[in-house]
Amino acid sequence: MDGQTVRELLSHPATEVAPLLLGAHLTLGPVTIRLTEVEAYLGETDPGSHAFRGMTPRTTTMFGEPGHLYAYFTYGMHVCANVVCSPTGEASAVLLRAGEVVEGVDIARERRTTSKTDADLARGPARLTVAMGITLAHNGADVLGESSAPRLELARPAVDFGRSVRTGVSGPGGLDAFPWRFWLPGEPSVSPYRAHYPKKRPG
DNA sequence: GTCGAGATTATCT
DNA sequence: GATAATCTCGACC
Repeated sequence: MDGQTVRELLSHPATEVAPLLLGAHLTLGPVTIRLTEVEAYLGETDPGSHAFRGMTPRTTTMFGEPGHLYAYFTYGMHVCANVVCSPTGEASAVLLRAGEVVEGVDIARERRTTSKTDADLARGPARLTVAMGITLAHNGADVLGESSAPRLELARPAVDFGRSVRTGVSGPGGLDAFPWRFWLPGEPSVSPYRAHYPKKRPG
C-alpha cells in the first residue's frame, strides 16, 4: 500500500481512521512500535478537542493536510502525538495513546528508565512519545514521506478491537467529551490505564 | 490490584 | 490567571 493510498484513507474523520491505525507500525529512527491504543478527536463537534474553539496557532497543524503529525505540549512537561485526519481545512486527529515496542527496545528502555516492564515503555500518550523520541520538532511532519520524520505503516485492518463509549457521559452539559477510544484486546501495553477519575465529585 | 494528590509550563481568555 | 488529550509516587487492599 503506497503513501498516496494511505493518505486517502486518512482523509476521513478520526472516528473512522482510528481503528485503521490499530496494529499499524510507527517508526522513528531505530525504534518501531505497534499501535495498540488510540483515541479519536474531531474538531467542531468534540468539546474535548483542541480545535473545538476554532483554529489557534497551536492547532494549525490539525486543520492541515491529513497524514501529518500533530505534536503538542501538555502539562508543561509532556508531549503527545497525533496523526492528522480529514481533508485539509477540517480539524480531526487520532491521538496515539499506547503502543508495543517491537524494535529498538533497548533504546526505548534507556529513554524510559522509570519503566519496569517492556509493556510500560509506551503505555500512555506521553510515554509513547518519549519511547519513540518524538518531540515538538516533529510537529507538522509528514508521516508518509520524509525519512527524518516518524513513518507510519498501516497493517491489515484490525478485525477485532475494543471500543469505549463515553464513560460518565452524559447528559446535557456533559463536558466529558467523547472519548472515542479504540484498542487491541489482550495487549499488555493497553491495560486498564488509570481510569480518569473526576476532579470534583458531582454533588 | 485501586485510589488520591502533586508536579510543571505552554497556551488561551 | 486558569486551564490542560499526563505521569509518578505513596497509601491502602
